[in-house]
Amino acid sequence: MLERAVLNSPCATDALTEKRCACGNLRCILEETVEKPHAAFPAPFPRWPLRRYQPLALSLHALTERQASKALTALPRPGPSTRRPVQRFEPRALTHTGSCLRREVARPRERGEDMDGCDGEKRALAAQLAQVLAMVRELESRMDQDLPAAARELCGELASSVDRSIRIARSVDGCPRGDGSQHPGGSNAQSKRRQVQPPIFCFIVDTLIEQQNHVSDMRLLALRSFRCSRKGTPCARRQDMAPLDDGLSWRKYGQKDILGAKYPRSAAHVTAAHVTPSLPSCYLHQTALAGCLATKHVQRADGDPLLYDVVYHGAHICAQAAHPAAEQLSRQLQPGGLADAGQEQSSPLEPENEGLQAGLEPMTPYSFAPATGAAAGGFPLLSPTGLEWQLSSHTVGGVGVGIEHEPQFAEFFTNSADPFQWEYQDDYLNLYATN
DNA sequence: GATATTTGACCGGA
DNA sequence: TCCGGTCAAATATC
Repeated sequence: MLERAVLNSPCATDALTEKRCACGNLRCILEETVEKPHAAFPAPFPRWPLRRYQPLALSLHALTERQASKALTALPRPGPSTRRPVQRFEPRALTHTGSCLRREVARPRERGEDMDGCDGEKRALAAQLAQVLAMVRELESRMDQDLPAAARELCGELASSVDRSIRIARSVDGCPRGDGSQHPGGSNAQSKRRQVQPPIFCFIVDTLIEQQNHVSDMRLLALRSFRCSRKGTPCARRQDMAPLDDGLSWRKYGQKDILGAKYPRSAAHVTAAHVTPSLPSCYLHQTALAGCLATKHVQRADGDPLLYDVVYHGAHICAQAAHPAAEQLSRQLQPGGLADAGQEQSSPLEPENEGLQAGLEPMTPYSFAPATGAAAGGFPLLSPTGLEWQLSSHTVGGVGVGIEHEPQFAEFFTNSADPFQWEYQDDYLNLYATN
């Protein structure tokens, strides 16, 4: 009942924060866990948030302690300074590489996070992580008190700190330039683009995956983020440092200044490369409209120019929809199958999750891949239902994920073309199978 | 020449 | 009437 109430409440929508940090999941989970329930249901479930985020705090404690230890170990011993030239990363304009939209992003330097070479970055990383650890410990101590406001504030600080850590980790040598900016000496930004994953983010993901006992809580958190943002259109929402390539080819078809927003909002269709590749270019636009319903809106966040709000609308009806997993899911969604999951009369979920029935609506087409696609092992498999637990251990730089979805569950999956949904879908099926 | 982006106009919903 | 999404011709890039 609780989850149902949350999902059906307008507050659930409002509580889905607009800004998601580079560490993505952690921040989102914290914010939603702490703020949403209290805002929506202060009376019936006064202690619900504490019960919910305590496992998360424990998880954070473990992972930050380990990661901080790693980072501190990696610090160079005191000795002669080995200064390295500070790399300057200038913001770049929206460009297209190949057939994929790619947003170049300003690097930490412009945000005043000047790093004194790799060592300096490591030091900063260690300091940030140590701070995270301290805050998490404090959070734990507060678990015994009924101080939701204080906990909320602390969680906010924690999120910010983790966010900064992620940014720093990204800037460390060996981490990807999520913006696609090339490394010094490189002559071709695209060819030289590296796919090494941010250590801290990978670590976080790995740690979370290891802690299977928290899956249930996190799955609920993810489910709670479901909401609708556009009438009758399944959509997904993602925010991260930049709208990284999601494995599909997008063509920008419009840009619009949004009232009250600093930055314009761009819109893109899936290009014919994923629809009908043989058609002449003059039909690309029309074909994309008629063939694949998926669109993507990208807007730079007002508060943080390094953050982009990427909203996916519509289901993919591309060639990729022929993926075997889609067929499997389609079978599962036959009458009497999972397609009924959204019906009140059918309840594959256990009592605790009973309320989710009302909220389990069609999932969104979910594009999520690095420039090189899944084959490169470099993108996050973020599941709308369990955004933290179905992450692969390989991720692109910081990813925050929220989900918006609306009712055509079966239709979406049958027509879905996103190559990265399959793991999610399988897991989604397991979700029901195990409940 | 093929492909992608830009941008003013148009359209629909609130 | 306003606002945001989309269209489509013009333009830019490779």
